[in-house]
Amino acid sequence: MATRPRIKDVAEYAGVSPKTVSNVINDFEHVSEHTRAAVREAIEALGYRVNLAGRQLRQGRTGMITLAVPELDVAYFSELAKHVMAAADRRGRTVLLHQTGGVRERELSALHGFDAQFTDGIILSPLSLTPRDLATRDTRLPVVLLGERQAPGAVDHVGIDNVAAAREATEHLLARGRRTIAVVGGAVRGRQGTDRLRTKGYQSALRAAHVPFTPDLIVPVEHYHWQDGARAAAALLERQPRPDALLCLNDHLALGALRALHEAGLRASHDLDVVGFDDIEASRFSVPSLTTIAPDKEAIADSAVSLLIDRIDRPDSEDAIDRLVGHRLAVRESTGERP
Amino acid sequence: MATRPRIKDVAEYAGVSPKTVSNVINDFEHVSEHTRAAVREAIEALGYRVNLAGRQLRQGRTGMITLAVPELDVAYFSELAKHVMAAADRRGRTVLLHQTGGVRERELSALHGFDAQFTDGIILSPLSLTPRDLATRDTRLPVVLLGERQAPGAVDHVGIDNVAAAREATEHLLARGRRTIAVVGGAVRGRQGTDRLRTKGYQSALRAAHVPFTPDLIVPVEHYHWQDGARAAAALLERQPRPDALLCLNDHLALGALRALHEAGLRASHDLDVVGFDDIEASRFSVPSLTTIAPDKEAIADSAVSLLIDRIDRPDSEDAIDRLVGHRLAVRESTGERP
DNA sequence: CCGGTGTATTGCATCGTTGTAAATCGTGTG
DNA sequence: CACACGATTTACAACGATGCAATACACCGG
Repeated sequence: MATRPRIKDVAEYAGVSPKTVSNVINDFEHVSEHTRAAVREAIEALGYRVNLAGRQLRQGRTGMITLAVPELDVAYFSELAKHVMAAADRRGRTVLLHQTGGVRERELSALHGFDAQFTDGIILSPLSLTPRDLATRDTRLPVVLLGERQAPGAVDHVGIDNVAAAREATEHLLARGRRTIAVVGGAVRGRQGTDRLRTKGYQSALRAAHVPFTPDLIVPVEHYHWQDGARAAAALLERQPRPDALLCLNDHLALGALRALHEAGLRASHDLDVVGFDDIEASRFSVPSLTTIAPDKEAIADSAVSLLIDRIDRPDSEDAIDRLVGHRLAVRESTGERP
Repeated sequence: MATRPRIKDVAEYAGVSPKTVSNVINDFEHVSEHTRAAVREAIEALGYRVNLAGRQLRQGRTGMITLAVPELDVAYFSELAKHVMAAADRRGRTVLLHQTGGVRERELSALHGFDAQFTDGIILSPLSLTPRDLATRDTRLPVVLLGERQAPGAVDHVGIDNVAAAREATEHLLARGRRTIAVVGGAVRGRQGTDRLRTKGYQSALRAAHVPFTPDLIVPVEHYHWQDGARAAAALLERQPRPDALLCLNDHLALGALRALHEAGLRASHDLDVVGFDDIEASRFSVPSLTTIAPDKEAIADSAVSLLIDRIDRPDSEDAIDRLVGHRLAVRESTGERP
């Protein structure tokens, strides 16, 4: 058979109507054991598979969900993706992965456009989307947001308490006697992103410890990659007075900073403390290993998937849900833990 | 409007027939400027988007292609994914990403199952698929394989010359005077995978240099992650005589090995050389930075996408194409390059 | 004024599936 | 033995888009 078999072919083979085949496929209860077996056999014999385009057209569902993240080569996102796929699998859904580059236009198209077409709902980790974008979004597509809380009350959301996490990390540095703590990737103004929230937590820890805040120590970066961390750290090491700790807002930045330390002939934890965020696999194996805030990625993935499936199954349910998941500070060699 | 507008709604708004709207959408040439403008305006006003399910049902195309890789948190694959997405974008296609876990069943389902449904073709990086699986595959879906050459002549394929690459890496180590070179992740028997091919290249370099081959130095690993590299390296460092170089079959293994060296109080390039494969971003920033085989990922992605699109556009064209792309040895600190 | 040529537009059928409602079957009851 | 009722099966239409083929229109030369 050159073309793929359709339900009609199965029906003819089994000597029943197409609708009966459909009933078998969809586990409709009133089908006699006998016909059910015959249809199963026909399906097997012809190698039939449902055509999702036809099904979607008819019933508007695909059983697939989209996960859209800025960059998959940022390890946090690829590790998260793995957990999301596992969580979806447990619930019988398939995940389509989508990369936005953090570009607003492509984040929007994930919400409205092509990319969302074959999908019952989307888990989106936005970088550039504004609250307004979300407010005017196409409400027919269920959405769960990850990361910072963009649109309270408007869209389901899952994330960690970024302010508290940054505060804990900073407290850890202060407890080790560090006083000149730079924030790599930080921001004190601009949109209320993860960077702002984490910088806030840092400031609050300083305040509580009566350590004066020096805006100069907040160093923005363009991207959250090794290179940016290495460059920012190299510049910071030139400063007088030299910072005695680097709070890096993700692990890639921190690992890049470790590299810069090495090149400057300095030793982490001895000359300078380094802390990251995300607890990516690399942070456990770098030399030295990296102290970092470890968000509970599995819980994030699990909550996001279950919230999304709830939304899909009950589209007109109550208000948006906000779910905070746990995190902890994983202390390693870069702040003095012995190997 | 509660429901999404259909072509019919646009047609009514613009005062033309649905078919005319379709003609405008698909850039059919015989449409007067006047109606074209009217239709465009109606589309804009109603916020119309084509429904891909409807379109696919009718014309059997979606404009999307699938990229299926074993694990996205192996950096080689996420970096490759990025390039594939860029290449597809340049050609007006959208990429759906899929993760197989390297499990045969899921690699098969990428070829046959749900995941393949919304897709015009698939770029697959297989781990467990057998040549037989490929021979009996559903030939209606265009496929391009990445990695080792699984099914010569049956399916399009893109990859680097793994044997030559491993030979070059080994020659580099031999030239530095290393003689007891272990292969982390290597294999001398079993399926003809990347591991076998690279081990072959290693053996051929030894032979050419008249260095005896010691099967004991070939250490298989379960996965290609840091942890496996660290564990395998730790075990190797206990051996008598201790290896004086580690050829690790991917960068994650190599970075894990660097970690093991550190924990054993040894210095890479001084006590022991370490080489990896893949040139992931981390290899440029690790301490020490990692000598590694750098495959031309952009060329791989580009070739794969263009081969696939050719296949899609001309399904019954000539025999399978095999494309080898370049690679080079990036020499860094782990084999003695000065910072 | 007619037939011819080419452009612009449209009606209709169809892709594969499933919801709705109706038809058919079998069994037990009065 | 007719009838009711539930179980099983089916006919038909519809989801949204577009290929095909037919129609409508404009303009030309003879």
